[in-house]
Amino acid sequence: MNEYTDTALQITKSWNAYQAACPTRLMLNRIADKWTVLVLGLLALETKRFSLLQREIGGISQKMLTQTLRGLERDGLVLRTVYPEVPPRVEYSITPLGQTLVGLLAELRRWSETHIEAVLQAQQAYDQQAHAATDQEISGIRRIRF
Amino acid sequence: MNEYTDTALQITKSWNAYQAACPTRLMLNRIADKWTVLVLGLLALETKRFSLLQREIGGISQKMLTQTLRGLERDGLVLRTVYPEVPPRVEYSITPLGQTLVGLLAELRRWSETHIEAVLQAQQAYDQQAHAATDQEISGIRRIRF
DNA sequence: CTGTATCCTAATCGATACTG
DNA sequence: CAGTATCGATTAGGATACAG
Repeated sequence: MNEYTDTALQITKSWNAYQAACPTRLMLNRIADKWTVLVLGLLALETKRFSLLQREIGGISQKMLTQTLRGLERDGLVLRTVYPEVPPRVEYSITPLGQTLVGLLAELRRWSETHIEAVLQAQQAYDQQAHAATDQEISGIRRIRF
Repeated sequence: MNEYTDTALQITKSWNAYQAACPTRLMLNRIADKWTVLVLGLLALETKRFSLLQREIGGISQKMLTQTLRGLERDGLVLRTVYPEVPPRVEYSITPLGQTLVGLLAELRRWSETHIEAVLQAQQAYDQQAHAATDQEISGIRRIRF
């Protein structure tokens, strides 16, 4: 058991992200995508078109935005609507499934904003110790730099 | 304003992940790391040593585990403790800062497990439409496959 | 405007070998 | 045991050109 077979309607939710082949890994990777949080965060507020999304997300290339949106669409988190006009207009909106995720993603952004200072400080401390010290400072002898 | 200067003690929290240079992007990327969720999820339960972590996380290579742990340590989310024994024993534990994140990460895993079926289904539907159809189905004319 | 296609570079990652 | 170092393969990603 605990396999990921195609057995339809199997009740036993045997998902376990700690196993290499578990498909929930794919979802974690999608959520974990560099741009997903930002794209979904914007679409959670309102339907937007391609060019506006690109303008509002600093540093994203056209290629990456396209790629991210395609992925989100394929995963059922975003709906793509093409209006047959010239010039073409394409609008992206969030789906109900996508909506179930936005709260979580907002919390991630909030966590980052709240704790970034602590993290940056930790990084500085880490980098300063240089970590060439080979671990005898555990015994109470603190290494002195230079 | 809204710059990321070094001005110490500046109160105005001007973080905005939608700007390319915002350091909170780094945090999002760390959280978004393929392995972070899994590693921190285990360490949230109890202190563990290297080899055990690797055994419990299916598919992670030694290199990636090392790399992930170093990053987490540098960010102040994980504490690395070396016991000067032979053979060496190294234990990894979660820090208070790391603790503030585990609830969120657990929710991510839970979301993935809860919605993976809907996502897989959406993917199937998406793949089946093949998306060679160039958008005239918007007008009500549904394309028929083959 | 909203893409796709191509080229090219840089980063990622696994596998393997080796060290204290 | 817990790594580091190195190599090669794959992938991610930016830049550019171009199409509908």
